[in-house]
Amino acid sequence: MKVSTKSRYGVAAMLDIAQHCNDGPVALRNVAERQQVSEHYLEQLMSSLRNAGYVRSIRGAQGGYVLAKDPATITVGDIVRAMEGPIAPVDCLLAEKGPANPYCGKSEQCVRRNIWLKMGESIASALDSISLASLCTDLQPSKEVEERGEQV
Amino acid sequence: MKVSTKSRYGVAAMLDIAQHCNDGPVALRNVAERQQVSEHYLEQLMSSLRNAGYVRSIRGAQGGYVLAKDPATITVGDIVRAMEGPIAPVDCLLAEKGPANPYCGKSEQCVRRNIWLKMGESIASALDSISLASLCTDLQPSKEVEERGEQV
DNA sequence: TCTTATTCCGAGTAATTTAATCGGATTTAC
DNA sequence: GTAAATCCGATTAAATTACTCGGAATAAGA
Repeated sequence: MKVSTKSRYGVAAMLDIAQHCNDGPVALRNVAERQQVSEHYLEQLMSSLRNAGYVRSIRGAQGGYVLAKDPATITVGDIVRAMEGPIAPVDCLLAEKGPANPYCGKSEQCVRRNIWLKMGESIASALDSISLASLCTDLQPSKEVEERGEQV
Repeated sequence: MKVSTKSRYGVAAMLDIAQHCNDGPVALRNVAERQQVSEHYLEQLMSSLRNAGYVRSIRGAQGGYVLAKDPATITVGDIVRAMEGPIAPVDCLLAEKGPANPYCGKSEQCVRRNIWLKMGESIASALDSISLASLCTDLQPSKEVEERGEQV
């Protein structure tokens, strides 16, 4: 029940890019340095985020990544789904309901299925309620402190 | 972000025991058969549940497991925690807050930590809201149908 | 007392998933 | 032309999960 590094690094990278978007495209090398993660590994993650339409990449020298959407419209849930696929604590939630379901076939009557359904919904609702934009404003105060040269 | 088989089987076993508690101690052999899981594997899970105080075991022939508490006071969250430890999507939530935290040291000021904190809290709240007793009553209607000989 | 049914326990292993790593191709600013 | 980037696919290493196995201890019932 841990969140994978994909999701954690993905969120960290998106937040990093959002924070530095005023200085032009953000190169992965810098993200990797600031967030202390492997640049090569980040590459993989970014390709998922790009395919999902959350960032746009600019190749070549001075290139990098920029947000492809308003940060207010990108949620942590979106990022997690881009990194890991649908939020579903058990596989039977993904199969279509009814007799075709290869798992138990009982679909929504299954009380155990409903446990994990509820769990998944509450995770999604929590993560979807957090936008990149809100994370950036939460980060703002400490950034000001930092600019004054104080220790964080 | 999948739930482990430990948690799934653990919940299934507890529910099975709760349902069959009127017929005396419930042997794992029967649970394993009904739930279609390895008896040996279940053994391991039951020892966690016993140590956590949710079931009591009776050894020897005609032995088995019985609930150690009122099913209304046992939640799915309790079972999951017994199987997997604290519900914490990231490890830094487990470390004590403040400078001693070996992860980022920033404790509650860390915006990313707060994401996963919120996620963990919403999982816990969802799972803690479901008691074994409520699952049993949800299961009741289909049981009646079953007893009338209808197909479930 | 013997047999059988059961829990208990710890060690070992197989399978899967996660988390990277690596090498090189492609693109573009300067 | 060169350096700084992204892009892409393959491979590998590490960790976790999901079991399996063998046998000891316990207790009921004949």
